[in-house]
Amino acid sequence: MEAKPNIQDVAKLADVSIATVSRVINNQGGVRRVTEERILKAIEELGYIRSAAARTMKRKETNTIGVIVPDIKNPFFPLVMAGIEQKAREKEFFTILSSTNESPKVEEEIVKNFIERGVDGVIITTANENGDHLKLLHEQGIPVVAVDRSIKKFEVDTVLVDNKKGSYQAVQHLILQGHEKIAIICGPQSTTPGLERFLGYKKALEDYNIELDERYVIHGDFGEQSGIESTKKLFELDDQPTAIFSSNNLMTIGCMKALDELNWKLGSEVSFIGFDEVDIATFLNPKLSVVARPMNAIGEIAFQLLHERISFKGALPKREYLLSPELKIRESCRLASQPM
Amino acid sequence: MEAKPNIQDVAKLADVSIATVSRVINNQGGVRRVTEERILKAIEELGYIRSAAARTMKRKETNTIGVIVPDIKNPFFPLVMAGIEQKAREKEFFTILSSTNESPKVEEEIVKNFIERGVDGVIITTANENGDHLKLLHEQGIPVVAVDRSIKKFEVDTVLVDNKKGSYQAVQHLILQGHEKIAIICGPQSTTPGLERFLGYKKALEDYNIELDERYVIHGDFGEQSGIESTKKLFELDDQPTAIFSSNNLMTIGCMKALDELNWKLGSEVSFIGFDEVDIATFLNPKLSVVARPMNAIGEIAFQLLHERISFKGALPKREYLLSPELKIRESCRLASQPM
DNA sequence: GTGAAAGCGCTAACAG
DNA sequence: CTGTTAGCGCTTTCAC
Repeated sequence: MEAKPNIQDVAKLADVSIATVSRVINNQGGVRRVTEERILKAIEELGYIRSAAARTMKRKETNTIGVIVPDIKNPFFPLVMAGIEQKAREKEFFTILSSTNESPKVEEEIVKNFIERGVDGVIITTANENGDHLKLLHEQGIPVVAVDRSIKKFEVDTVLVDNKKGSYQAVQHLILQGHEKIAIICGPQSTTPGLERFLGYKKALEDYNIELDERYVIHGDFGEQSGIESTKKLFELDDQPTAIFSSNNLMTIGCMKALDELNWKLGSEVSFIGFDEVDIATFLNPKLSVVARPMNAIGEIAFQLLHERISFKGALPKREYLLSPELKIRESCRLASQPM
Repeated sequence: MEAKPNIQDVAKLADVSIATVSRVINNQGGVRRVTEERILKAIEELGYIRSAAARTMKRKETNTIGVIVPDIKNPFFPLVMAGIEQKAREKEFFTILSSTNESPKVEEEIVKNFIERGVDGVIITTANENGDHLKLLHEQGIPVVAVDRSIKKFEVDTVLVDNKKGSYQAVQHLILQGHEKIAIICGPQSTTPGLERFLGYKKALEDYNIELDERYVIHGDFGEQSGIESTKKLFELDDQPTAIFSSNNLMTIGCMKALDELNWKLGSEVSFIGFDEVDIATFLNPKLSVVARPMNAIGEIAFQLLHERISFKGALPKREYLLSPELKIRESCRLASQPM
């Protein structure tokens, strides 16, 4: 376990100067074939690997982007992440990922750490859309792309899914099936997705002249547990809804667990649509209808935008991608009039 | 968007030397109260953040660990990752994550990159248990902890789940229900989990004097698609098995999809147990029995082991944790004799 | 308590 | 083609 070899050691062994070694390890050309081979051999022999730290100090760039997500356990994010990584690897960029557990405080630490490490850019689904804690990034001129949740305080490129449209379509579908008592399990109204999905719900009801009934609007927190609790509240209502719209994947799962526990019959007694695809959707009976998002594409586009900013340096206008979600009709929405 | 401030700028503004600034940002004490406050104010004003690169060059440590997983889309890994991150944060360590897509080549790149960046240690579920490509880590004396899959070439701390025991128990349960025609959908036999889960299956059959029937041993690759295909092969057999054991979560999902498509009735026509918990388990009818692993604990222990190595530096013996999986009996295994 | 100065390992100008 | 050299921003002796 000898000391790590450095460029000096390589130069000495290959009997050249460190400048020549540097040329070789950076593929800059202009080195005689034999010399290069001698150096390569020395590198191999020593097991030399260049220090990113030293390199970064000179170059002021790391070829690394940071990705910040609120909850790595939510399957949505690994899928987005996969899209990001794939594109990043193509451009020879490296990705580092951290999860905030929805804590703005942790998020701030992570941001600071990313800056310390000199990331060239960051892709973030923030735990605090206000964005105060991102001031640092902005000050340092580090490009940021917001995914899934926008950032109020600063102008940053954004890739969102049309949440409002998605939930509108879902609720519209329910209405066209004859439902009027349609409940929504909301996400936090302080987040873009939480708010917009509620707005889509509201708009659909308005367009079809159905009065919004506050009892049918339950506030969850995007977690599985709150899906369970929300569903129970709905069940306990004197005037139960005939359909439920859940604002995200985890709450959908919670909702299904509650339905099962309460013996509230999916499809026949209560129709359902959820935002976001879930693994369980096609295994339930009836199969779940959902609003699906193109996770992989979201990640790819996010990296694309970020990469353009990193490369161009110059002023680019703020770009905003709005991807369309897809309503997947399966079996969990029955005609309201249908006999039970 | 001015240039990033450095320690010089801070020193100048606070009218002290850079040495004093350094003392303050590292909380080394020995600085007069007023001086310190002046410096802190300057830091605040400038929005100064110290460069990790420069720091690393001196200190030779990064307080960062690298985590390498084969497939971030497999829900097992985010869960393990969550355990790692949690413990790491407690010790003020930072975590960087990369996914190899099961490619040893990509894995090697990642390893090299991690070394370049000077990670203090790495936690890895390798795509190639042989471990040749980890030679570099070994040479540089960087501590490694293997998770879920061991590494042949070098002695490294390892945290595994007792795969053999888990699958033994699963198959035993099937046998005790009266099944004799028990099929297994294997994972790659080149991986520890793939092999051991097969060995547990084999052992159980032996112990109960059931001859192993090659037709019932199907080779999958741990992916969902191969779960589908394997199940179809089983279905097409003249002498269909009465029970199936699936070696991992994704293949379980594939298997369920195939069962549904083939209209092969789970529970009544064919019993089932899968290795690893899956979201869909409790939503299927009948509910799926599974062998569950403690993902969060795996991550926590892995970090623990790694951290000890990083701190102690001295020689520690190779440690090997073997966690017990838990057989969760639900409803997908019926008595073989039971009328259909 | 504080400052001056010596590098850490590398890249990039400049010289030859 | 190849070598010399000046930093990059920081930590850490060693003085004072």
